[in-house]
Amino acid sequence: MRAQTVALTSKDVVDAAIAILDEYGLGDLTMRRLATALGVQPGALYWHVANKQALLGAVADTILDGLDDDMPSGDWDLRFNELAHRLRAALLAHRDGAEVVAAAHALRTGRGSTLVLLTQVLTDAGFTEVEAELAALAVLHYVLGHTVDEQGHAQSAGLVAGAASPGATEGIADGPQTVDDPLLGETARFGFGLSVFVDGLRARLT
Amino acid sequence: MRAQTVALTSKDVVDAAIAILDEYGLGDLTMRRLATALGVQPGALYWHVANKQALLGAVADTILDGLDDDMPSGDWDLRFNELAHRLRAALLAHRDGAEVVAAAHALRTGRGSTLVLLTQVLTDAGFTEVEAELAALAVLHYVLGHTVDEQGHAQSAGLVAGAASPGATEGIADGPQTVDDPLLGETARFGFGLSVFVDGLRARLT
DNA sequence: ACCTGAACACCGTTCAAGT
DNA sequence: ACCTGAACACCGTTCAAGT
Repeated sequence: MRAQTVALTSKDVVDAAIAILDEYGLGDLTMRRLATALGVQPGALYWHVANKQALLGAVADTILDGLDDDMPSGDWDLRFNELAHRLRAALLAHRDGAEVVAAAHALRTGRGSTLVLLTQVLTDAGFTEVEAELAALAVLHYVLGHTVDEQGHAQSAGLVAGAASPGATEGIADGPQTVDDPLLGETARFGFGLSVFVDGLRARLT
Repeated sequence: MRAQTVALTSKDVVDAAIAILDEYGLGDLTMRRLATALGVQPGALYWHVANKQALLGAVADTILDGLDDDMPSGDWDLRFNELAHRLRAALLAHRDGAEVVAAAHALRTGRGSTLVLLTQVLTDAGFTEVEAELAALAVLHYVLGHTVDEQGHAQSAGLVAGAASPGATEGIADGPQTVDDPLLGETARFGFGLSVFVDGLRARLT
């Protein structure tokens, strides 16, 4: 087996992991499946990654990569909102992306650069370092909590039947209103909580 | 084997599951371990619960039981704060409690009564039904996001070495400040984000 | 340096058969 | 009604040995 001439890299492993995530979900992202997809024996993966947890950390980092590209320059609240919406979009762009990133953050695997970006916007706005870090962590928690819920709910419904191609959910509009989601689209629901939080922050700025 | 004379009930299964959760954590809460703890073969559990997911839903319900006992009567923001703090405390009272409840909520297993309680406080305060539900969901997401992170972090640190007895973490003060948590105690960090959100809500009340 | 082969110690779930 | 016995189709991780 294994007609390839060149050796595997850690990047190959992470990329293949994301491909499996997109097509089959986190529950089917196993080291053995991953090895099969790469045409290699399971044990071979452990030459490239320390263990599954570290791999998922690297996957989380990749999901969050380039979150601050071409950021608009404007008022802090506009930029803060933009960042939060981008974060949610990045998580939704991969199946179970929110769960992967939430776990990686809780276990302090992954780089955790998102927190730095959010904090920077708030210190620029005039918040103290401590307030900025606390507020950044709070929205991060809100976004993760919301998106894990949103994505988990979509999964438990039957909508994911026809396995989408990688990145297919990126930038699509909210799906049709369902019976147990009779209020608004998910983006609007997300935006509501976010704007309440930003309102509270604005009130604290002298 | 199995000297017991009386049969198992679903409650017995859920209670034993929580005991394992408290002592060994979610990673060690397996159907096989649970069966061994109950002095029974693995297959026997499937007479009492449909599957592991349903069991975890029932565990989540138990964790959240009695969340609104003896609620204080006072201003809405006081009661809202109380409920959010109680929710966090209930999650922290069991090892991996936040993760279990977050998963149960995302998959719509479990009863999800917490949302009703939070919504009620806000409709009483004068919010419209839609605003109240959206805001309730938003804080729930914040609390889950925060507490999953808080609990996961504690786990990844070495603090959980001496397996605590069930409920031992209930109502304890924050642990000592560690190197990567130099700002405040966790309760204060949680309270900061919560009060920002409540400030934002108050501003919306005419 | 990179991977195979093979093992170790596990999983959740099903289901005929027993009592 | 409640449980056993036994199987099915899997897991993550380790590690000597090969090339």
